[in-house]
Amino acid sequence: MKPDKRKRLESAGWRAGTPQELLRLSDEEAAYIELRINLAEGLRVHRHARGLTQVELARAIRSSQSRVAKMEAGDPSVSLDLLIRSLLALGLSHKELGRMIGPD
Amino acid sequence: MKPDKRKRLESAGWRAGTPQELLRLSDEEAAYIELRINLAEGLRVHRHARGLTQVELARAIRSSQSRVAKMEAGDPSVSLDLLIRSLLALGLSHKELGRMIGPD
DNA sequence: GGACGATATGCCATATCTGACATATATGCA
DNA sequence: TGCATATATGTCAGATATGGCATATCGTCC
Repeated sequence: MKPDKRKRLESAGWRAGTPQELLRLSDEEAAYIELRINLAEGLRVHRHARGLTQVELARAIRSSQSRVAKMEAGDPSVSLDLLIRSLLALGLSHKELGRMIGPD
Repeated sequence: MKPDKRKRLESAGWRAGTPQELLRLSDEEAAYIELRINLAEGLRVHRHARGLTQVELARAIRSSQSRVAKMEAGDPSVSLDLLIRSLLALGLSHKELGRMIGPD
């Protein structure tokens, strides 16, 4: 894992065990969290590309601005479902989604 | 949408509105459901490829056989989170996951 | 036929996610 | 500086997903 990515993991409140065993994640957990972060960042990028505010996107997906903010922050309280629904609402195709998850 | 895929949508209990306006889904809804079905089928394929039973996979992800069955059936009650966690538990890489979602 | 392993289906108490709201912190502009 | 607009953060009651369990159905042996 690249150092900058690790930092983003830490700052987002993703902590596996006790403070002692700081950030000792299984490969699987790490992959899951990285995936979420990729989608979260992708959401922000594509929202901006469409010139939408968080409030506008929230309306489009019948959610709230705070939820959108949490999505983009990679907050653990938001589900992949909501994240992916939002990306689809932005008009992303399966292909684009796929590339966002597993870049070539 | 291909006819066989539509059939799978119907049979899985995915119905948008009233029985009258049978299966009139928005593009976005359809994309979301197709995505789930792709993952559901992928889960079954990869579980079989590893020679695991539903019970064994359930243990690996600390879930239950019934949940695994529902996942593979594309049951609306299971989240993308669980689906994707399961695929990662089977050892799929981001790249493979990406390809599974948006095939080239 | 029966017996077995694998999978499907239905239910439910509880855990987790949800939108909504309040409020705080930016960032830019007059 | 004050005043917009955008985004971040915290909380909470209600909605949805969860594992676990019982039970049904399927295949495939004997």
